[in-house]
Amino acid sequence: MSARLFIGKVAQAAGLSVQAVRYYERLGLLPPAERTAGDYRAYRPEAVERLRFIRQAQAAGFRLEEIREILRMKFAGQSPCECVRTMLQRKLEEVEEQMAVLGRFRKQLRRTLQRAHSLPRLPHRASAICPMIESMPTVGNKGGKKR
Amino acid sequence: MSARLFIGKVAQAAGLSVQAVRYYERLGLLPPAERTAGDYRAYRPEAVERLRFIRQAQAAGFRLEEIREILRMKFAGQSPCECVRTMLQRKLEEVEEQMAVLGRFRKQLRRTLQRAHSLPRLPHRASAICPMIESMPTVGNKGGKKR
DNA sequence: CTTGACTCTATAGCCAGCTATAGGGTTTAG
DNA sequence: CTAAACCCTATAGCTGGCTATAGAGTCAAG
Repeated sequence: MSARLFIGKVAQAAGLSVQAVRYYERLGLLPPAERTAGDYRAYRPEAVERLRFIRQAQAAGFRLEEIREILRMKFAGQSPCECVRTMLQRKLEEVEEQMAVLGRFRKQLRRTLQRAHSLPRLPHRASAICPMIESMPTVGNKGGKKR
Repeated sequence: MSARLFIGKVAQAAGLSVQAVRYYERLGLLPPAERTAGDYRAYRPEAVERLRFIRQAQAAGFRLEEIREILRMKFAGQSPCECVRTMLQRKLEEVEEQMAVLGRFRKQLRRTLQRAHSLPRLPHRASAICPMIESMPTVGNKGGKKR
């Protein structure tokens, strides 16, 4: 009779797990769903679109919190597009920074591997643990945490 | 009288926090330290070298578990160098894979931003949430988790 | 002997984005 | 009416590398 879907269906249609959908609701990415008499979540088909949007935005590199903001703006009646453009721009800069770091690291690895051939294959001195790694200069903190 | 250092000193000398040092011991990256009568850890100066090695290996992209294996091999009397070379090689491949993913993502972002100029600045249709993001094809799962 | 800096263990929490489990209740086809 | 398949909440756990806290004990200078 009704065109409502239970959570398993919407999840499957959007390519997500049931738990993920509930999780998104808890985080505020989905409005609280209507419920059946037995307390089942009952979704309109549009919910699938929204979930797909979330997936795409995730694939585009946005975090759930950012996605929530975009959606919130949309429902506050503003066009999120201007803001999304700004966010995409920022994301682009982040990606480029990350690539730069990785590039430096790769260079490092290559040089170390090349040098491996010429390293003395010494009997171990007690203090040296591994000349190969010890010969690597320290590269900027990839974890990105303060120390 | 003795040339032993307490944990605060070794941590400082190696550029780590006290908790990090204890954490490494728990994970097996450091042998259990000797103790004073009052149960303080008492380190020989060599411990600082070991901690510095751990930092360098971390900066080189190894995870603590991998570092533990390298150290374990060392203390099993084998040269870890051969194995380290293999690990570095593998790490290099991982880095290249990551860079490839990021590169695709960057291309994506650039195209989307370019297209943003030509997108219809429509009044919102109810179903469309954000044409800018909806126009992006899905890029392979960056989180790397199974779904 | 006091005092302040240091250390000890154990436990909980953080980040993100979920997954897994327990212990129940609901829906619906046959 | 039964039984399988589904759903509910709440809670705990995972990944990695720590940090933070509580409550207690120790060390060393003066």
